[in-house]
Amino acid sequence: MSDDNQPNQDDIPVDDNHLIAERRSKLHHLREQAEGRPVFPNDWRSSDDAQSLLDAYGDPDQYDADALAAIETEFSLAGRIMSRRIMGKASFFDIQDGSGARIQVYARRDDLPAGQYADFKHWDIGDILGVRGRLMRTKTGELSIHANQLRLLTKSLRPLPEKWHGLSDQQTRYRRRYVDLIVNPKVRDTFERRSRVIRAIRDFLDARGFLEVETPMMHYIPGGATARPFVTHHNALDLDLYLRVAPELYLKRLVVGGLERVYEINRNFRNEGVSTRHNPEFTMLEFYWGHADYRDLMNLTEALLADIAEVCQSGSDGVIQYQGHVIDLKGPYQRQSIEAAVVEHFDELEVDQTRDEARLRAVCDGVGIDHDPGWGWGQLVMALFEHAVEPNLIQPTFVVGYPIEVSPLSRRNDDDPELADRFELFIAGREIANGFSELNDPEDQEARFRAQVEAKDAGDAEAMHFDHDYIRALEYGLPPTAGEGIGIDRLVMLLTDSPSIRDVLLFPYLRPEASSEE
RNA sequence: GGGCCGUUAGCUCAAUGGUAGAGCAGUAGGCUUUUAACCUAUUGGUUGAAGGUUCGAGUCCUUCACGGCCCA
Repeated sequence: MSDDNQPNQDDIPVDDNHLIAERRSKLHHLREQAEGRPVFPNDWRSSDDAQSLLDAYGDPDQYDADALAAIETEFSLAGRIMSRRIMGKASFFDIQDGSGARIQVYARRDDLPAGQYADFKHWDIGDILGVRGRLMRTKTGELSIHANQLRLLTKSLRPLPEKWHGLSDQQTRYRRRYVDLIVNPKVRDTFERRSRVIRAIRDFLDARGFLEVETPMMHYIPGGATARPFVTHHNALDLDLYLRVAPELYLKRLVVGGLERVYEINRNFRNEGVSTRHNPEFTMLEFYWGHADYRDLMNLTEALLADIAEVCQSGSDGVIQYQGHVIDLKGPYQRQSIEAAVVEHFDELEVDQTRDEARLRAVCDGVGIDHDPGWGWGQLVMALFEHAVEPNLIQPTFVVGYPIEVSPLSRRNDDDPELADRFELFIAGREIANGFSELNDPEDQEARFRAQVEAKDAGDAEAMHFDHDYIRALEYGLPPTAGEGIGIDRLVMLLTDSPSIRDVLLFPYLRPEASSEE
């Protein structure tokens, strides 16, 4: 804790920005005038906030100018000056407070304690004030506070962006999210909605008997997804650890332990590129449901998304707008097998050719898709699917019939051993959810881990490691279980009509600024 | 990783290879119901960084940094 009345006396502000220098000199002046009172006080307590006053008294039909004048109660609030209109011995200014709303204040010299109005005229946009006064309605009908007391609570040293155009430079918006939040109301709205979405998910799952748990973020053995992990190091143990790419294997250990309905909402870390759809750390919901299968998951997912859409935008009846698309999140969603979808999109591929590797390679070549000689029909079909089908799945669509080759943790289908009991949900051309009946045959799992290790040894950096303890857990017996992951960031993008993942992360990853100064 | 585009005052943006400007914000003055308040005056720049071409570069060329869009 520092005594804010006693700054370093040698501190001569060196700032190339004359606006900051001006404000800094005002702050120094305040310190000189303080006479022992704190320059950054923390004893102002407000009776109200802007939003609640607007809600209660904003309606001009219910409270006209006379009705407001008859209310003798004094109201107090504290907020940041966002704009000012000074007219000699009286001024109007707008303050924005913690409720996110703005309310106008009318300050007249003769209605304030002596000297206060003169002080006020030297305060700046961005400063945080305490305001007390009675309510009034202006000539033009705006609810305002007629101040009889003003107090500077926090001096702001940096100018806010321009009042009309605001802050639009994307880089600055992401790097200085605090400024973005002050001046762009939409940003606050997006993150309030994000919070509501996550709460709705918790409510939905809690109501169905799921238990929220937390599993390790630092793994000895990364697993649960095919992705490159970040590596970190534990000094005392002299041990490399991996930031988790997925919590899956731990959550299933809990199902072995009898916690048959569990979920976790937390961060995963994947060491891959950064784009409008990828951030190195991102938030996933994963949940596991004993004695259920992937079909049960699809039904549950439809109910969950309809529920969330309503919470996020009440009265929308499950219909949302995303980047110009009208999307209906009410179930039931269309369900389609991968092989059927690919055949539908490629005229040169017949129904009985979807497992013909040579034919698939020819089709890939025809549309310029690179393919690896080690790929079986499963990976080839997936490549075609991702290339031609995925971007066109605008309305919610469950895609099923995934090749076992690309589903190392899924249960094998009873009727077709080359397929997994798995689905992915696509909305607006993007994968939103991935769910499957879990593989609970320990010997099959062991064989599949071996295959992954071989792939890793052959140079696949994303292939999984062999997790002996996970096999041991399965050997105790994992009940028949269904498990699903939903990417929260992508879901929130959808529900807030945000084109970039950076718009739904408060502090998205950006490369460090070139200069550490400024 | 590749292609294209961008980076000019605190913010939003101008500027044929020929004196770097405007609006807002700031400062000073005026104005006691304004609301993008208004009126008068005025401060503010290493044009992202480093090289190069040129009599002369914000503008053309090269490299780099950061970002945006598209592609892998």
